[in-house]
Amino acid sequence: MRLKELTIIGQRNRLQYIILGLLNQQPQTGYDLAKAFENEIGEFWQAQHSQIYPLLKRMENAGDITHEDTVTGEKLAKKQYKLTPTGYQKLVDWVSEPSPELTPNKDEFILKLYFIKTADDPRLQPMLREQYQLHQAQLHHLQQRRETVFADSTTVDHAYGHYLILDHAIERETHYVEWLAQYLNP
Amino acid sequence: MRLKELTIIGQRNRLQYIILGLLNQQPQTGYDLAKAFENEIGEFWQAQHSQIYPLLKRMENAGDITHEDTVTGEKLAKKQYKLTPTGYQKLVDWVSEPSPELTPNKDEFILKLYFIKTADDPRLQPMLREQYQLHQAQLHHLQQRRETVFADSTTVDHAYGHYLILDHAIERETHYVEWLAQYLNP
DNA sequence: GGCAAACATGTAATTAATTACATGTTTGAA
DNA sequence: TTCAAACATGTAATTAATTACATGTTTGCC
Repeated sequence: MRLKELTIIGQRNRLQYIILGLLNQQPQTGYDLAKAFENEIGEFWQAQHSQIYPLLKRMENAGDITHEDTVTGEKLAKKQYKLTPTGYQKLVDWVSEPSPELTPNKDEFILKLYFIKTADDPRLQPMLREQYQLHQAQLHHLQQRRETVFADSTTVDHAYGHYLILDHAIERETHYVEWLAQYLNP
Repeated sequence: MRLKELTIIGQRNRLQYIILGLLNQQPQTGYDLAKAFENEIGEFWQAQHSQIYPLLKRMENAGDITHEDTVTGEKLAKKQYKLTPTGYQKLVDWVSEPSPELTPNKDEFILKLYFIKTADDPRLQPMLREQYQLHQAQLHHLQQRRETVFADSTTVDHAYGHYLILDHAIERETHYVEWLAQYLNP
């Protein structure tokens, strides 16, 4: 008789697919994954190590990934995770499957705007100015990332999706800034 | 000696401020609030009644709102909630306070794109087409909402923020659709 | 050699949010 | 008059995610 074991992963857990995708690029540790969420995909998704480590265990339990124990130096233990065929198939299925939902865009500034009733509310212009600076800074940051990541133009060819989403984010911020400018007083 | 009572509301609970803002527009019931999240602000924030009712209790406990019991017909009980001065001040403070954080945009399609490595991946074009249709539909929906909500041009004057965020959402969808079109094969 | 930053892995507590469960009333149309 | 849709209010269970707690190793610079 076996112990009760429940490894069913909730229905809308997107983080697991991102992890599958990252492990498909190359086997790596939980620590490496956590760093990836601060760097290359940090603009698009965030996850802390405290969410990653338990999820890796669940995913291994579900048979989607496996790990190999390694040691750096004398005794620093590492767990190098990689996809199983099942995990790879799960990733392929996820990417292929439709994404028919619109993303709820939970922008706090937009929410606050809703409660500004008139164009002459004294809070409006400072709010617009603050957001203008914020999104301008983000735009510059994204443009610089594109320059560094895709400095070598051939990089686009084998990281096309990454290029597309950076391009998309840059377009989005460009128009956000333009939209704000339109309502900013000189 | 009093019982332990803990009414501190967690630090990033934005829903409470939306409720304060809605109750400031007019006193209403939890049911009315839940409907508002399906209609006028549904494009910008969502909340189910199962989240609203307990929160209303916590907010009343915290002294931000009060309710009045009414009865419709013979015995259908309703709780009409309204702001206290404390609650009103909390709303004003929230709107006035800076919003210096960028919203993480957790768009599943964008995530999937990241794992498309080459421009000739056969999944790319269908994905772009699907999103094109989705965002085109959303754009039309938003445009129609603007026409109905702001049919009377004087409405803009006393619901300026609402006008701005609808305008912003329309701009965003317009450029999203344009961006997709740019990468769609004919 | 000392020391800080980065490497590396975990758990606990709490909050936000969704889905499902649960119950009853009123309105309005067929 | 019957019946469905809308009105109205709750709780329970579960999941996703963040913050805080907790511990130890290695690298590289001064």
